[in-house]
Amino acid sequence: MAALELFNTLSGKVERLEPVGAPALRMYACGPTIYDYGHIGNFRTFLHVDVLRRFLRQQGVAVEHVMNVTDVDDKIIRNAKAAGKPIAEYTARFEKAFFEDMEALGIERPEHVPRATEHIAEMVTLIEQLAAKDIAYQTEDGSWYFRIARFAEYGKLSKKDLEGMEDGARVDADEYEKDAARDFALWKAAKEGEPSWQTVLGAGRPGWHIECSAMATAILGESFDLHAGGEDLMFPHHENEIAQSEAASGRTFARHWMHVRFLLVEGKKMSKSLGNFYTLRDLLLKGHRASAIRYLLLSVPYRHQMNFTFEALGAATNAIERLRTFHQRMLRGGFAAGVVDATVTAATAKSASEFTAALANDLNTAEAAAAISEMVRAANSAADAGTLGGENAAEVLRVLMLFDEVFAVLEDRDEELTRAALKWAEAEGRTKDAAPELVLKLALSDAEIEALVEERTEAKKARNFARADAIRAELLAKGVVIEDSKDGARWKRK
RNA sequence: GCACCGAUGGCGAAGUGGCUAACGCGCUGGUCUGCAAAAUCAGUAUUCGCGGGUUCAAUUCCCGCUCGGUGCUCCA
Repeated sequence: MAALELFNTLSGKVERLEPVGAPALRMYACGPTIYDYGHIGNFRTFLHVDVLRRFLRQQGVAVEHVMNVTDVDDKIIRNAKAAGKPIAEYTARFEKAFFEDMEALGIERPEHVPRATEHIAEMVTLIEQLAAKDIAYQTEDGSWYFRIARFAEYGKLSKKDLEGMEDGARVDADEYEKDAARDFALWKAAKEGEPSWQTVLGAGRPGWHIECSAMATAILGESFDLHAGGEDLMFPHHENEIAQSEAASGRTFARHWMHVRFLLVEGKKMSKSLGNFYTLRDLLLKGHRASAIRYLLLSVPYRHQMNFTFEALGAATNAIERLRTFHQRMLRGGFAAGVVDATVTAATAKSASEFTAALANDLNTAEAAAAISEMVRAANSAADAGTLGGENAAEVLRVLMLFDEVFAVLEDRDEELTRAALKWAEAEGRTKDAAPELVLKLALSDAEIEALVEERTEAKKARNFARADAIRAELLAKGVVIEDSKDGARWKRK
């Protein structure tokens, strides 16, 4: 079993990650704020956390994974108001969409997905504990703040030295008399037109950071193995989580911290004003495949900034197509029993060990994907030459499964997912956002395609190549590719 | 402004103080095919942003510069 070596933001070093004090590895990853559809930058983070949990499981480590859903915050309140919808109705819609998108991208559902609004009591208890130590204090308007001066280790995650940091002009000016500008809100006093809870702290709603501390502690305990999130959350969010949790419990909150670096699109940070902002649904409607998006977002290791381009997305689509074709070929069988190609045996073993070693080495997904290539080439070559044995194929399939347990791109659900996206667009009145060629591609049913393929086979038998080629061209125009083989014609959607 | 990260072929991208700088996609040519597709073989960076330094040896370490990105404020 390979041990996973993972970079730890807290220590600044690559360290072995393993469960401590429990059979399962306990991990917490910051989840979505459900105020809009998820964009590909969001999903890059969730995808890499998914790879982490899949790889751990492959290595025989059970995982208990918590991902919060933030269903109350400023943006939600603002957007719901703008949409003229009650908060609960507004968030329910985007929460549903979020989990649909996760599913489309093959991201496993964590063991726990707590909503913030269902854990207000735990947050209140935590704030009370801090108040009892005089670390939390209330201001005149009724809000509660965390006194940073009382937590000496503040800044240890993001390596910030507060002494050297000026209280900048950018600190929110409309906050009430906080003791220090950097003190952050634990509990926001109720305001007209905002949701609030009546508690011993007074009427109000939780600050952003407290929910993660409270829910992580409630489900995983005061001290657990790993906390993950996007790099932008390192400060202040994660720093504040540590402060709140450790000040209250006196124990180490998360031992290991993992941060996924940012995604750029066409070399620039995604932003609506640059016109390079994409949700998963935008891309599906443009005709891109969910599997290719998954594969591309995983093709650059989590610790590197990744540049998303449409050219690379096309390359990912082709790369997956090759793997799927290969997978089908191995599955189809027909290889001789008792024959063994030694080159394939060696290549398969090498690919398997390099695959695992690459992931064990700080989740190097780029190297892991590359490791499979040698095996694919060797097995295809041997199959062409007729030297591939049945045992070879079985071994190759085993390694391919090793790959797919983590990458999860071999099963073809793309057409189904694209159809679902189109249906959604229709319901939302966004059909105009769908690429016209996409609609064309999905126009033919499988039965219609098969009838045409059959007709072409007949034409070929009759040596009517003109007719056969006309059918092939017609199908190609509608996104269907034909492959002739000695066991007949096969087709697939392009 | 302060801090941090990156710069590798047509594109994406891995990597290392010294073997022919992975892998994928693309492109060119061969094999296969009625023709294609698929597959395969060969070719496709004498070179790793620029300048300097350390070293027997640097793409890999150090310094400076340029460019891109990120954090310092809501953000995956």
